Amino acid sequence: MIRLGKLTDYGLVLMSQMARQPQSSLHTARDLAVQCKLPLPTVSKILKVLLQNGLLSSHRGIKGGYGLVREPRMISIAEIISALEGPFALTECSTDVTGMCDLEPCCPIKDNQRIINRVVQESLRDLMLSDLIRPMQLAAMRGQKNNIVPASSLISGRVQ
Amino acid sequence: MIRLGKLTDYGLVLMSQMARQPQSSLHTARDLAVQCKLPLPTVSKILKVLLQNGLLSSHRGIKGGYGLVREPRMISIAEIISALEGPFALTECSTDVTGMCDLEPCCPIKDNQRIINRVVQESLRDLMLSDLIRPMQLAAMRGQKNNIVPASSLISGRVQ
DNA sequence: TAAAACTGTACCAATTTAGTTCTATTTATC
DNA sequence: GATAAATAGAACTAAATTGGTACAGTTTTA
Repeated sequence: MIRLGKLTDYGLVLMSQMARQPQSSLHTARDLAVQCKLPLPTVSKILKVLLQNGLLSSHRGIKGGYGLVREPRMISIAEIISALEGPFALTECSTDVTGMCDLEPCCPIKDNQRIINRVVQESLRDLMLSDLIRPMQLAAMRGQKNNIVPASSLISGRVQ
Repeated sequence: MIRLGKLTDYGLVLMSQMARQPQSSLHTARDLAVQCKLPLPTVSKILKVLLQNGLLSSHRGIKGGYGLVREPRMISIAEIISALEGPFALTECSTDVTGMCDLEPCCPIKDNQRIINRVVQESLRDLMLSDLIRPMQLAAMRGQKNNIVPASSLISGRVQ
């Protein structure tokens, strides 16, 4: 399967959970672990990574916690995924890093691997966190077009 | 990283290699291994899987070999990937199989995982094997739009 | 000052994956 | 009909990745 790690899956759950609350509210790792039914150490680990990648803000000490650094409709799924899994690289040949592959000098499809990579990345860059917490609207919209429409063009047409 | 297995990567290389030849020509596993600089047993293994999934035809015995079962422009990258990696399932929650997840009865984002899954799947369903062996044209297209647009929805009014 | 929460590092176990090996079957050619 | 070349299929091993945990440290509020 083309797949995301479990931790990334959890990360999406955690981000979605936070996205359902007002943006200003803080969430402790403990609360999120309970709400999402995930082990606390794992939740902490994930939140740390999301923080380091600029998707969350944090406040230390008692009464501390994590919060979204932007509103959910401004956070793309691609950002969350690449925060937790590193830069998009469906295959080893799809990055700009050289020297990782023996075939490199004569590899016939290196450029094309990049194309595949980019297709996926761009499709996820247009799907926003806010889309994950509104299943109804998106489902309805897909019915119309049999295709997911980039959030940027979704938002204007959407009921607020 | 959101990633494909190495074997899938090799599979794309092998399919591309065959796509460069006339469709009627047969390719032995040995020849392909040499051409693509991959170990023969691995190549055999991959070709077998591609055969079982209906993407290749085979002829046994001396003078046997494998060939594409359709022309490259009718074979999508999504088909090749799911042949080698199983059905698309970016996360465990994105399939229709139930009972794999303890959170299932109350999982807040199961439907949304499906959405992510579908976005990726559809973007790859519109990218064809023929696109991988024509870097120039696709590159030019990307230059215009700074975006890969699925061939089918290119026509429908997504632009401007 | 104590408690609650984040921060960072390091480690282990389980799973998955890549790669190999061996045997059986089919088929064209001599 | 024998042989060589090729696919078909099953099983196994070793390595890499990943998930999960543990623990010590730092910050902040009450």
